[in-house]
Amino acid sequence: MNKAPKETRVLKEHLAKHQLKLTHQREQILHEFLKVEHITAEQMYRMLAKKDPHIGLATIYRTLNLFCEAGLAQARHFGTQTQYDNVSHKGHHDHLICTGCGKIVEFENCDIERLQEEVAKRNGFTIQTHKLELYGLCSGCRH
Amino acid sequence: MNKAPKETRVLKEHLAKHQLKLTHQREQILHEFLKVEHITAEQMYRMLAKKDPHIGLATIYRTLNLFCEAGLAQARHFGTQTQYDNVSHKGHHDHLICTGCGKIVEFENCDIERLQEEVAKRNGFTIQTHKLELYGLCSGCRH
DNA sequence: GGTCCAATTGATAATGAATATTAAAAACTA
DNA sequence: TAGTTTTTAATATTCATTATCAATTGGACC
Repeated sequence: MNKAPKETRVLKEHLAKHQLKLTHQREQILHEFLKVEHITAEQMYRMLAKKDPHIGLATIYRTLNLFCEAGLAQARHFGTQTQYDNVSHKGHHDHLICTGCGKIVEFENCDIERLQEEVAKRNGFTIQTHKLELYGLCSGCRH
Repeated sequence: MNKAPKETRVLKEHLAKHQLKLTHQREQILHEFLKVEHITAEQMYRMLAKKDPHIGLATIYRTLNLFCEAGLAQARHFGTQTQYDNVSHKGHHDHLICTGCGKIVEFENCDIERLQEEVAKRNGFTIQTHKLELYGLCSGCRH
């Protein structure tokens, strides 16, 4: 029903504001990006590899970084790679990560976020974003 | 008064348990590591470069990763480099990071950690460790 | 202390994620 | 549609980290 979601508008505004252009590649990458919760440049590259106009890896990186600047994505260094989180999917991206099987469970907790604000205020900081990762064993791996 | 702190014992136990050896390099790196709160492999390399038995960069990396396995250190990917946090300095290593000037303030908050435990339990996880980073502007950079 | 063998080191090559470069192609603009 | 600027794709480059491997060392056992 809504072919042009909010994110498309946000991107267009950002492009206009910075004299950048709306290209097929940027549209395609955004289209795929909005489907997922988080993705690496490499994964996106493989995802788009089949498409007709081949999109180069460098373009993927540039575009995902552009999304970060536009506020649509958020980069997160995880292991050796960088995950680009889809900000629209969730208010925040906190993770429970199983050190046994690698399973990732996403969660959000208002109480924790309220406490984070408190800590920041006490130290004179204004929070822009945050990263919370809990590492442990899931029920399946605990045995 | 205590020339052999707890961390030395922990390392020796880990080495014994895995049939690994206590070398001069490992002792020296641990000695320096215990002085700091967090350090990169590169910084450690420069720190030890003056010492008589030159320690190679690869050894630094290997040893810091060993410390992580022994539970003495905790790796944290920050920007392009990896910070190795000294676990003994603090119970946990939560950070307030200024996106303006790069300043890092460390803090700990029992309430947040209690809530983390709750979230984990609710999802069937047993927490081993965690990483919490708050990004924002410090008072000096906010103007 | 000396011997033996697996673990470790150092130097360097290799890897791999991310960025820079640049000629060619595409998008806006008039 | 012509002209101007941005963007793309392919490739080279950078830089942090890891792998390789010959030479060395630690330490258990004698």
